Amino acid sequence: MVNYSTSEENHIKAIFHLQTHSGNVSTNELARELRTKPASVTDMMKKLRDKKLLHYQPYQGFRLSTEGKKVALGIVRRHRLWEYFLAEKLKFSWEEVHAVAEELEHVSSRKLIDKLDEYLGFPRFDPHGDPIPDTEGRIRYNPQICITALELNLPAQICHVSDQSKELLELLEHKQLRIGTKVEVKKKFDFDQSLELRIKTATKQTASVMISVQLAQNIFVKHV
Amino acid sequence: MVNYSTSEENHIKAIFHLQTHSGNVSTNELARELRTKPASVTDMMKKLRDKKLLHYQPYQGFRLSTEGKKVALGIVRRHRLWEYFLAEKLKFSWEEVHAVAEELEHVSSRKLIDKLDEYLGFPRFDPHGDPIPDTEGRIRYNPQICITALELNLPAQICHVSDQSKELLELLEHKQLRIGTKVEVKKKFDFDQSLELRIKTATKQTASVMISVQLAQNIFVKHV
DNA sequence: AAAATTATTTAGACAAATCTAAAAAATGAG
DNA sequence: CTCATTTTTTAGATTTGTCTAAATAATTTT
Repeated sequence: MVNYSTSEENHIKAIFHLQTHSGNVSTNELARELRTKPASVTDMMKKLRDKKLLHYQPYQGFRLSTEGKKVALGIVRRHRLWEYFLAEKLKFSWEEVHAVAEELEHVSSRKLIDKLDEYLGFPRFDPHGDPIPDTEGRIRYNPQICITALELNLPAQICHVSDQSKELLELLEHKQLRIGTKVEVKKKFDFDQSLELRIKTATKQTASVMISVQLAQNIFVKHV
Repeated sequence: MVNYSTSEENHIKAIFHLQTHSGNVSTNELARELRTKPASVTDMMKKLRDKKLLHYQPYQGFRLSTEGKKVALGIVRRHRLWEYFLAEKLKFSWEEVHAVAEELEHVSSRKLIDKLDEYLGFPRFDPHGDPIPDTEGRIRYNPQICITALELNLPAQICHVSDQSKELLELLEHKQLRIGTKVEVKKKFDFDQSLELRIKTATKQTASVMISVQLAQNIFVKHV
């Protein structure tokens, strides 16, 4: 197992994130993401290409190799486990977590991370709802679950409604619940199994919403 | 609050540790400690002198300034808190703890360390028994305590016996308990308040020793 | 399709941290 | 006290990661 410098790791991680959206990643795109200059990116790309971490032909953009992806997943795993630790154990707020994890993720002891994982109880999602890769770099993707089965306070996103009738959609619309809406269950009322949700609207405002069990049974979410 | 590079921090820390023993620290001494070359040390000393972290006249060795000591204590605090975390929470063994803490100590977020400190319950000693400086860099030195009051499994060292009679010394000698002997209390028996100790002899072997409450009340220790 | 614009790469420079080899200063042995 | 030895510093080179400015390639506009 080879070790990479902080700068190399940051480049690999950035390509990993950008490449999920578009296909190949361009020089300018990467330079913008890393707040560096295109010339510096080209230099680094040559080095990472020589180390067989990515595919790169001049003027063609970059794409991680299989090995490069493996390295990237290791970095992502470290980052997200630290985020979980910071939020869950040290009581950092969601916003603060990222910057500190950026530093901690470069500490390279494999044993440290595996023991941290164990200590945290093998969490599957970080505080932002992003999945945490396992020891082998596998991401255990979120299965769709009914919102009635969603754990309290776990960030999720509406991804499916099973009934597409006019009546249901009218109700959803009224409550500002749409595919893609970010949602957490804040409370479950045993009396009528209604749910209190906290949603984040497209305009980034949060709001409280009550939904009946009849509605809830038709809403499916996945962890964000 | 300024940030220092990993290399600068390692130099400051090494001087801090060496200077407690001898007075001024010499170039060769420091180079040996850091597994680097004397020429490299000289270069770094000039830089740290310019940053007012230490006093350095060519050929005269180095000594940390007040500011330098403050920085060193910050690094030591981080190192020892991480050691405590690794041993206590992640169940690393004593030997493994140091190397990983060497990496973690350079993560610079002040808030991270203070929250970690709080999470750990403001421990005063790391797993090796070394004191952990507080937020202000103060080291709270070990008061002498009677071995009957020593927490289980906390490494300590015999520093005083209150009764100096021939009878007591004979017994201590027989049990290989001397001033300076490293000792931990492994078990306290409620029935007769006798203690089971684990001691490390001068020849670095460990042994189990049982002592009565009468004897224990005369043995004073401090955290190592 | 040529010109203009944009993106990318190359060339050369720089700072940080290290090294080797050589010079200079301090120390210590006779 | 002088000469040999040891310690420390200086001088100059190297590596890594970055930059600016200029050159080149690709893309878009007219």
